Formats: sequence, structure tokens, C-alpha cells
Amino acid sequence: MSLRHALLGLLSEDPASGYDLLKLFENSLANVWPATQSQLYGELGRLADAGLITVRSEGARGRKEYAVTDAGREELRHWLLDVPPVPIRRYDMLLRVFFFGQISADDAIAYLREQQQAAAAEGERLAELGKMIAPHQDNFTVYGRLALEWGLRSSRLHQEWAEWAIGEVKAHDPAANTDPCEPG
Amino acid sequence: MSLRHALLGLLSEDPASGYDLLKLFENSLANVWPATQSQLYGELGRLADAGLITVRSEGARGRKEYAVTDAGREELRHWLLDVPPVPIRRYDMLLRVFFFGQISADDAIAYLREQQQAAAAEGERLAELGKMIAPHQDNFTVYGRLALEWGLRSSRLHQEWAEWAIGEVKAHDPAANTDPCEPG
DNA sequence: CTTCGACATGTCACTACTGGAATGTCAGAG
DNA sequence: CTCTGACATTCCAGTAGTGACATGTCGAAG
Repeated sequence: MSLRHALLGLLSEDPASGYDLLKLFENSLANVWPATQSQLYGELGRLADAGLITVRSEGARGRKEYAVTDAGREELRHWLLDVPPVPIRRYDMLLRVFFFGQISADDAIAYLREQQQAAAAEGERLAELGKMIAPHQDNFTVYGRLALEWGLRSSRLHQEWAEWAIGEVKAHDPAANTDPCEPG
Repeated sequence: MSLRHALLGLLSEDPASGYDLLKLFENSLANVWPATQSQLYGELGRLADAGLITVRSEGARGRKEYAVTDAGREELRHWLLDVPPVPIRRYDMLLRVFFFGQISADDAIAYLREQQQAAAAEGERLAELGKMIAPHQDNFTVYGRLALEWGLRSSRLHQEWAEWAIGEVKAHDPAANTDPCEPG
């Protein structure tokens, strides 16, 4: 139920509509907790039903501006301080590695190279994102940078690991010949 | 739908029953793709319906030993070679970081320290796991070690990042006093 | 005045995953 | 002979997440 708290957290900084929140999400929270539009609106409804947020005003085009209530703020604090975060470890990418025995060493290496490149691209994307966001502004941005740094380090880890893993696969099957520098 | 392929992959090495697979999962795939018992049995049924696996024999206590079919092996290869892995990025732990503005710097630092310790513990667990599994044996074990190394590096990343983040939080709020070495 | 794009919300069917309960078998220890 | 624990499967209700579709408003450009 983290989306619930993500919304509560965003609304704690500033009141906003579902549409606003969707936009805010895009280059911040979506990087650590993606959500679709339908999920977001649904959760806002449930949050309002539970009294954790309220419709502070209704604007043009059916716009509903939500604001967090005292109960909501309390719930957010409780989540931040008392609820241990659940480590989510589902790595499609690593799952495949277990089954490298089913494909050739060359195919395995090609796979790892693709992963390395994907990680590099992700690193670039995050670096770009870092340049885009203003120097500091609000709390949200300041602390978001901590998460961004995590992403940058993670991207580096992926690249280095892939490099290492390619070496391992080659060591395990010396016949593999994807390196153009070493002719047979 | 990765569980489907995880099962196909396991059965590609050796035929097994649902119960066997559940055990196999525990200290291997569960680290990169957890699954509950109900999910596993359900998926086996669907896999059999789809003709990707078959019941090769029925033993005592209703035991059904499944084996992968040619279609199943083909599906596994296809998944490994042609389907790009979906990066899953849902980090409850990082989500909370965005909302550090809602709690005190001391609380934020305490949170980061807990994360650091959790990562250290996870590292230990994986190191233990590495000692437990036999030197090499089958393909599955050999390549599983690549995933294990990823876990070890990831654990180190978490620890180092947490250390760094604590420094950042302190720099942002110099009043924070959780470091016993620097008296006020 | 029309059309287009941004604003804005809601709903639906589907899949994946969680957690728990129910049911039963078989081998070995006492 | 009985009990326990490992073996073994099935079902179910509930939640979270996905992707697509439906609906409608408003301002500005042409």
C-alpha cells in the first residue's frame, strides 16, 4: 500500500488535484514507485473515504483539489517512522541469468552487454533528470536528490556487474568469441 | 509472467513436483523472484494446460512429477533470447526518503542507519548462502553465482549510499546530533 | 466558429500476487 | 499402535497493478 503514502506525502507539501499529482509523479516518485492514472485516481477516492484527505475546493472542468487532513498527516508520519520498508526484490533481469545454461555462451554475453547498455542509458536519463530539476527549492526536491544518487550508483553497479559477469561467462566457456580484439 | 518462465527454467534442468520446486525456489530463485506456494501450484496447472509441461508420472501422496515439453523448452528459449527483461523499480525504502521533510533530521538519520544495517545483514545472508551451495555442480548453480554476486554488490551499494546520505542530511541540518563522537 | 491540445476524472476487465485454510498420505520414532 | 513431521496438493477471498476506454471542459490559435 505504498501508493497511498506516496500520495499522502505529495499532498503534505502542497494541495493538488489528481491531474497535478500525476504530473508531479512523472519525474520524481515514478522512478521509485510507478503508478498508472487509474490507480492514482482510485487511491485518491479511497484516501478521501478514509478521511485522510479532503476535497478542499472544486474548480473548473470538474477539478478537485485535495488537501491532507490531520489524520492523513498522522498516518504519513506513522508510516515513515514505524513501518519498516519492505524490500522488493523481483529482478526479471537476474532471473534469466540462472538459465544461461539453456543458451549459448555467446547469447549469454550478448544479453549481458544489452543489460550493460540499458544500465548506461538509465544512468544518462537520471543524470539528465538531475540537471533538469532546480538547485534546491523545496524539501521534496532536496531529499529526492538522495534517491537520485541511489539511482546513479545503481546504474554504475549494473554496468560493472555486467562487465564482470561477461568475464565469468567467458572464463567458463573459453570458446565464446564475441570480443573482436581477440581473434581465434 | 516471469514465474511461468522460472518454473520452465527449473524443470529444464530436472523434472520435479510442485513441492520439489517450492524447495528449490527457497534458496535460489526466491532471491530474485519470490513466489508463494499457491501461486506456484496455480502456475504449474496453467503451464500443463498450455502444453508447456506434462505430468510425467504420479507417485505416492498424490505427487505429480512434471517435465518440460518441447514446446516448453522453445518458450523458455524465446523468453531468454527475444523478450527484453522489464526493469522493476519499486523501492519502498527510497520512496520514504522523498518525505524526509516530514520528520526530523535525527529521525531521518535513524532511518538511514537502519537501512544500512538491514543491507549489511542481507549481505551476510547472501555470503552465508554462497558458502552453503556446492562449489559448482550444475549450470543452475554456476550461473546462480552471478546473481549472488549481484546481490553482494547491491548490499555494499546500499550500505555506502546510506552512509553518504547520512552525511548529506547532516550537512543540510547541522543541528542533528546522532553522532556520539561530536559533542554539541 | 471550429478545432485542437491540455486539463480532468472515472470505469472496466484482466493478471499477478498474498496469505490462509483445508485436506490428505506416508515413514519413522516411541 | 499412535503420533509427529515431512510430503503433497487444491482452493479461495482479497489486494495491487496494468492498459485501455469513455467522457467531458476549457482556452487559444486559426
